[in-house]
Amino acid sequence: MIQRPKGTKDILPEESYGWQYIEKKIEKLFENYGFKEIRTPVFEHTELFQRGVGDTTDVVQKEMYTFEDKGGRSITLRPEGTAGVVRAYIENGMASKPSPTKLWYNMGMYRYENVQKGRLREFHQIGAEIIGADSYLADVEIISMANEIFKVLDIPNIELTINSIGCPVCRENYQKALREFIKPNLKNYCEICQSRYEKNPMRILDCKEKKCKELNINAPRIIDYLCEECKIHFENVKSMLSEVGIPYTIDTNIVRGLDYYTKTVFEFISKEEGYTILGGGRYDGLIQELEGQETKALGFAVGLERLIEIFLKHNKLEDKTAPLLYIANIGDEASKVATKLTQNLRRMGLHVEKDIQGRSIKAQFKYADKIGSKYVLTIGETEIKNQIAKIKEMQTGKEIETDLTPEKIKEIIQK
RNA sequence: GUGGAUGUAGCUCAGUUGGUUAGAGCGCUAGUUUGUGGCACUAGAGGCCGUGGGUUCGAGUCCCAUCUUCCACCCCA
Repeated sequence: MIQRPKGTKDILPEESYGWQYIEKKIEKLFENYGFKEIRTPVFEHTELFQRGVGDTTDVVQKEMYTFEDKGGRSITLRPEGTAGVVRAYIENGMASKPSPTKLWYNMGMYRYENVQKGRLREFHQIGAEIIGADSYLADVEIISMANEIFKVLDIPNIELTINSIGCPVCRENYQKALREFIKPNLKNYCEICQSRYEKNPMRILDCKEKKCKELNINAPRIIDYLCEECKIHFENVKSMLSEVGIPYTIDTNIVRGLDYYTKTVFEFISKEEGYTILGGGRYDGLIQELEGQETKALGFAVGLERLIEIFLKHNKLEDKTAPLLYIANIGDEASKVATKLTQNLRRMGLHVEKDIQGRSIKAQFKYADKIGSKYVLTIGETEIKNQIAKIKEMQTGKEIETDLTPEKIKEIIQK
């Protein structure tokens, strides 16, 4: 048997309704906040992620699905959404649109990771980006919208944590302090960390190696090195969040795995599941890094598989796929009548089923029961001769007489 | 990348100290004198016992490898 590749999942009919429900709710929410949908390619030039996400990050260094296509180009399946959206923004001259530009997406992402609870190789994210906004008010708006997702879906026990990781100005001072801290022990760090020392010492802080983690215990924290502007920005975000009644905690350990983040970063964490369900932040330097004009921006992404897992623990969805009417028939003549009648009722916008296997009347009833049909109409020779048939309400067993016109049948079953 | 568990019908699982044609429940299909579902009864279909090696007269059962799934570390959504 050929199985699906590791870390992928089939979304079966039983679950797809839940997906649709959640997606519609979130999309409606986003539209209310003035966001418009964008769809970008599943694959991009590898360089986009190397430069956008950062070639010292775990995502780029070891988790990308990268391959050479037949034209010799290095191609990568997108591991996240922001780089592609920003690329599209620049490439399509969206800077000429009213600023800020608010975009949302719902796309599959691909990362070669070890599979476990809430972590897949193909997963889906719904994300939102505000491009062209530098005020702290934009930070508050995007965090508010993220917060509303859990409100409209009735998902409890989600905690918001925020942090500020500064801008290039504060980073220069901070990285200097960090390098000074690391330097005496540099040769004791792992190879990867040593290679990160010059280029991006902050990455050394989230190395997985035990020895590196131990060496990092007393490392300086970015929050203590924020420049005046970043400090004020962060203070404003915090006080405005309190003002609009969104509770948060500050976690100075939030670094975020992607290099493009600046200033405000945040995560919504599920206490029950023990993982981050939504993450985001500001990325003031990304558009320039990708050769656009200096444009400040921010956004977030929510993991759909994780969101749905938690959602289903707190909410039950009823099966809306059951038909309203099943038309059972006996004999060739009745089969013709039933087929035409089914077609007419479907054209009238109703969910109607009929036998397509030539099964016995008993088997037809069994099937109608199994698929949860609310009514069953039986057609045989007598019914055709008299032009009168009975509609049975399955739950009560009650029978109602009707003629064989679709209008009359529709009237009865729609009550 | 490291560590732990797992893998027998569509699903949930039995399978005794290695011993004939591998079982159950649920589900599926059909029937119980042929025009009515849910209950009951009967029958049927459906398994290279994850895959590949090895030990043995003989392996679902023991050994090795590999893959899958699940979980933890870490990181993330």
